[in-house]
Parts: sequence; C-alpha cells; structure tokens
Amino acid sequence: MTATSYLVLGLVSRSGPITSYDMKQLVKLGLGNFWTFPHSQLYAEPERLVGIGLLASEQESTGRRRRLFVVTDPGRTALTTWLGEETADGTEIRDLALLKLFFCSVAAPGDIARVAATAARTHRETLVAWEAMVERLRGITDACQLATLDLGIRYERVATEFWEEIAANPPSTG
Amino acid sequence: MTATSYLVLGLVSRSGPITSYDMKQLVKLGLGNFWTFPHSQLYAEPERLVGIGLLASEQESTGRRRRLFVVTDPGRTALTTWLGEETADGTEIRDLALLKLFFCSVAAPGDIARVAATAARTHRETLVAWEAMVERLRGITDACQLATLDLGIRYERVATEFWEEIAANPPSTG
DNA sequence: GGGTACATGTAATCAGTTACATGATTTA
DNA sequence: TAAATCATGTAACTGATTACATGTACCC
Repeated sequence: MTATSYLVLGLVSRSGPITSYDMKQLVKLGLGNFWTFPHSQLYAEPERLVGIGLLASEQESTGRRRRLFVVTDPGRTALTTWLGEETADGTEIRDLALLKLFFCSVAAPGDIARVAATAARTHRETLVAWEAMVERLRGITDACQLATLDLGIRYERVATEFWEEIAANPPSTG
Repeated sequence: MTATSYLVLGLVSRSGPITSYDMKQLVKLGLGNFWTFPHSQLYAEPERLVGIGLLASEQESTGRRRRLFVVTDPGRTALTTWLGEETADGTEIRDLALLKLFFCSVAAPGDIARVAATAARTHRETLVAWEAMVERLRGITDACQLATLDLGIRYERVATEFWEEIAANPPSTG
C-alpha cells in the first residue's frame, strides 16, 4: 500500500461511487496541487485495490459504460486504521529551483537571481490561486480539506518571501 | 535527465572525484533531508551518466578499489545550462500526515489530534536538528547550500506551528 | 577474536510516467 | 458540421525502491 493507494481509498470512501475521472477532478481541487501524479495512476491503482478486495467496481450498463468504484468493508477498515496510525516521517519537499539553488556555486553569475525571480513569481501565483480556491470551497467542503489547503497557503507564503529575498540578494556565486 | 541526474552531476562537479558513498554523505548534510532516495540510486545513476558521457569513472588500483567519479566537460556544460534555465513548476510537498488530515472527516474522533501531535513533534525535532546543522556548517560550506537549508528551516517552522494548532484544535470530524 | 556498525555494491520488482488512442460533448 | 476540448482508458517503459549480499574497520 503506497500513499497513492490511500489517496484513492480515501477519495472513494468520502465520495461514494465515483469514476477515475471524478477522482481526477477531486484531486485538482485539493491535494493534487502539491502532490501530483498522472491520471493514469487513477486508473491503475483502483484496479489494484479491487484486486485485493478493498474496492469494488461496477460497470454502468448504459451510455459510456464507465467504471464506478465503491469502497468495501475491508477497504473502509484499512483506511480508518491507517488514518489512526501516527507517522514518523517528515515532509518530502521536491522543488527543482531549490535543487538549482543548492548548486548555485557552480552556476553562471546572474543565473540564480533569474531562477529565483521566476520561482518567486510562480509561488505568488500559486498563493493567490489557492486563496481564491479556499474562498470558493468554504462552506461547500469539509474543514479537513480546508485545513490541508491552509498549510499549502502558509508554505506558498514563506516560499514567495524566500525566493524574493534570494532574487534581491543572491548568495555569492563561486 | 531526471532531478536525480542533476543532483549527482552537481555533487560530482562541486566535490571533485568522489565515490557513491561520498555522495551519500554529502546528501545527508543537505538536500537529503527533504528530498530522499535510496543509496542504490547513487550507484545506478552515476553509471548512467558515465554511459552518456557526462561523467567519467576510475577504479582505485589499491585497497578497496572503489569507483571514483569525475565530471567531464560535456557534463559540466550540461549542468550549468540546466542551472540557468528557469523552471515553472512549483513545489511537490509529500507528507503522509497531510494526506491523513485531508481525509480526517472519515477518521475516528481523536485520531487526527494524535496524528497532528506526532507530526508537530517530528517537525520540531527536524527544526532543531537543522538549526544545529546550519551552525555547524556555517563557514565550512558555501552560501548556496546554507540558503537551501534556510528554506527548510522556515518550512519546518510553519509546519510545527500548523500541526500544533491542528493538534490543539482539530477540524471537526464527520 | 567475535560482534557491531560502517561501507560498497547488485538484482529483482514495482510504482510511476510517458505516450498513445479514441469516444463523447460543446462551441463556433 | 468541423474543430476543439473534455472524458476515458491502455500499453510500454524506466526510474525508484526493496532486498539481498559481502567486505572492512573498529570496539569490547
């Protein structure tokens, strides 16, 4: 069971019978913004979960004959068990700009500042997008999802600030 | 070329002839704390890079006959080119606790608070560990690496604060 | 001199990504 | 009705992880 497994299990549990495409839409509104994966995973993983009995699927008999997934009792149990387990691992932060910064001592002068400026802009855009999303979702989704977005917003705030500082005052290269 | 490729290329470029194990040690002192991967990658990836001419390797003739890697001219060019390219993608944040929070509406009451408390403790520990590391490295490493750690520290600060708030005041479940 | 931790590497597996392919709706 | 976009899926590939395996130095 990977993180993807639980993500799928959780989405299906929360939303009742849904298709892979529905999951994709749900992901776009929340976690998908900082935990990305291709939509093909949302087809492969549910199938795996059906195989081990944590999900069940039914084919629509009419129209597009899409595949709808529902959670089984074992699936629900697995999810709540996992949700109750405290985890010791920290956060994985993967950011190409940060990797570039790490090696800025071997970069051409001026490059870091440009990369930092672009990163700052990206983070600021993400920040306002999420603030808008929270406004839109407030009231129509649960407090848990909003809390998740809240951390995202806080991160984007510090990231924006950080990269602006780097852009304005890049570490001396060489 | 993946991020791992550039990580290896960068490490070898900065440090001269080094072994895979040396890379592992370097990674532990910096990026490895928020961008993890198994050490086997540090054996497989350099080999790939040798294969495409970006690194060269030499075997020690004595003792353990370890394999040492050095960067080639094309390798150095590839690295600096990449370092100069602005990247549009944002940050991937992968955190199991955050995924659990996202689904807290289907969790048993009390579970979120416990998970959050543990997460807060973990992040606080990471925070102090990094602050200590910065102290230790200051002066003996370059400003670029220190800047990278700085963002890590800032993130750990907001994360600690965030999880403490969640632990004290969890989103109402259900 | 036996155990433990550090150091070094490989092989097999699997998850994740890329790329392709096509059916259904909407819009111009 | 043609074009564009949304929706739905699959197949092949490859990078990442797990697991194994063994050698070397240190410590008791």
